[in-house]
Amino acid sequence: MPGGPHGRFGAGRGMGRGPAGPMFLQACLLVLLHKGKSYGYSLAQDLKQFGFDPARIDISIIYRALRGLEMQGLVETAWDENSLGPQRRMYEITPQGEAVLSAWMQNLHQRKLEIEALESVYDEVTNRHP
Amino acid sequence: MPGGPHGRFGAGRGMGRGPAGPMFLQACLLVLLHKGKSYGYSLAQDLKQFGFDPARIDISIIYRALRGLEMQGLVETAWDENSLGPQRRMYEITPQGEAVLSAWMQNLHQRKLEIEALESVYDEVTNRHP
DNA sequence: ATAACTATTGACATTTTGTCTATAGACAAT
DNA sequence: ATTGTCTATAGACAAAATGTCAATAGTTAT
Repeated sequence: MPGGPHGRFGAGRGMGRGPAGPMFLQACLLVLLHKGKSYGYSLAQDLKQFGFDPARIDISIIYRALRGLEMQGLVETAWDENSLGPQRRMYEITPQGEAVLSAWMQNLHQRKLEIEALESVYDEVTNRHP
Repeated sequence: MPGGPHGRFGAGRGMGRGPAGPMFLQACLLVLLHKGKSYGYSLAQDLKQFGFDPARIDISIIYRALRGLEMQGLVETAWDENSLGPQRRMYEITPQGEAVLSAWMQNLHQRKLEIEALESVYDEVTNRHP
């Protein structure tokens, strides 16, 4: 990936058969909210731990992903009454979100196994002729 | 992934900045050819080890991926003079293909690490409240 | 003739991702 | 008042991996 930390998995019909395809970004956001409720710009910063570069990620795609999650009922939102500065919209995962996230984690785990299978075959051949 | 063994990673601008994006299918095919030269229908069968279901994968997308690899100079092809049955077009990885595959493997490895990071955070929160 | 095997290509469609454009408010510092 | 930081968004355009479906046609063996 010459682009670096951008672009996890991309699109395609195979990626999501239903309306709630396992977008990597949405999965990352749900995991962060699984950890605790949060708001847009904070979530964007926290994506750092999953390889995203906060300085380079476009905030509009974060909100787009959050909007998608909300429309799917996987998160619910409310205005934070306690913030001192600019208004903050808090996002919180729903029980449905938790259930879907659990399924997504399984799928991602399967993705990982498939990568490992590929690596295994590749390394096996590569190391066979040192 | 409700679709099961289909659809590895999908598309998107971030997936490939250049013309040779790291398609999972192309990577799988290159690994198989890294192992030894082969032909279309055999490759399709061999994809089984990476989670693809041979009964369900459409052969046209195999040839499309192979065509892409050939156009990128990552494989070269020649008619097999020895086959008894139908004509076979043998595909063989080029040195350039080897170099690109090596880079793709690194990228896929990075993908795996990112999934692991996600799993780590998810499990940490999940197991914290048993 | 039928089946298995083999070689292809292209059109249509879907979906995640990225870039860019645009708007606007709440506070704090100058 | 101006500027900066922080915060909330939405939408249009574009790219690209993936899947479905349709189509063609040859080589063997049964």
